[in-house]
Amino acid sequence: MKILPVSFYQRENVFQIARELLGKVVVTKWNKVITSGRIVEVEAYNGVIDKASHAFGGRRTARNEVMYAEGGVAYVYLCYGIHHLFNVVTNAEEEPHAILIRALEPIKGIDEMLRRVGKEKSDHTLTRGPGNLSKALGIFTSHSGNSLQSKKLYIAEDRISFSKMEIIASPRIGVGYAGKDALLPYRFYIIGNPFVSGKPK
DNA sequence: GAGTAGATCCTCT
DNA sequence: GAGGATCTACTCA
Repeated sequence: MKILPVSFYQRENVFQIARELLGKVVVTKWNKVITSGRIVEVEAYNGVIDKASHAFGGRRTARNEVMYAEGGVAYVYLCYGIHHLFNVVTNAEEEPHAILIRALEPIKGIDEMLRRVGKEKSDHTLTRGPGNLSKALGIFTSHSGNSLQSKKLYIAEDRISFSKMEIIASPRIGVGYAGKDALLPYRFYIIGNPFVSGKPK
């Protein structure tokens, strides 16, 4: 497997990147323990013009400063005081685009993930939903700003790619406060995958 | 199966 | 001082 180069992230079309991230593999390696999973669901956040984005209207705070960095770094923040949400920053410096990783299909280190989450056995809830997958992979807000080129946290290319037929675009989840922008089809997922959040089939 | 309340704390106003 | 890019468990049917 090959680590995705920064040129993958540093492109203008965040939706294109989001689609291409489906099927890629997120890998974390903390203290020599590897956990990884294949991306099956993402959401795109389209910079300053997107009401659902933390960077809407050019808002810039200590928390979202990372979004203004050049593409290829992690943006992690705490939601509802409980959940760590893992995002990937894209595009150039000063263009605060980001892609939220919403669901993974576990590949390596499932035992370790179970231990982190406190479960006995593996099921489809292990890495379903952004809060759960961050916990399973051991990603915390302290990793915000980390480069995705590091050996500890990165996204890699796998042989597998999904065809357009298998990818569904739909409105994003949990962004009702964004008004009209909440209806935009900026969420992409693999059709029929049990790890995709929301209603099972 | 569907709907809802509660957890819980950092961040911005 | 309010609220959030969520999740789980519990209720009611």
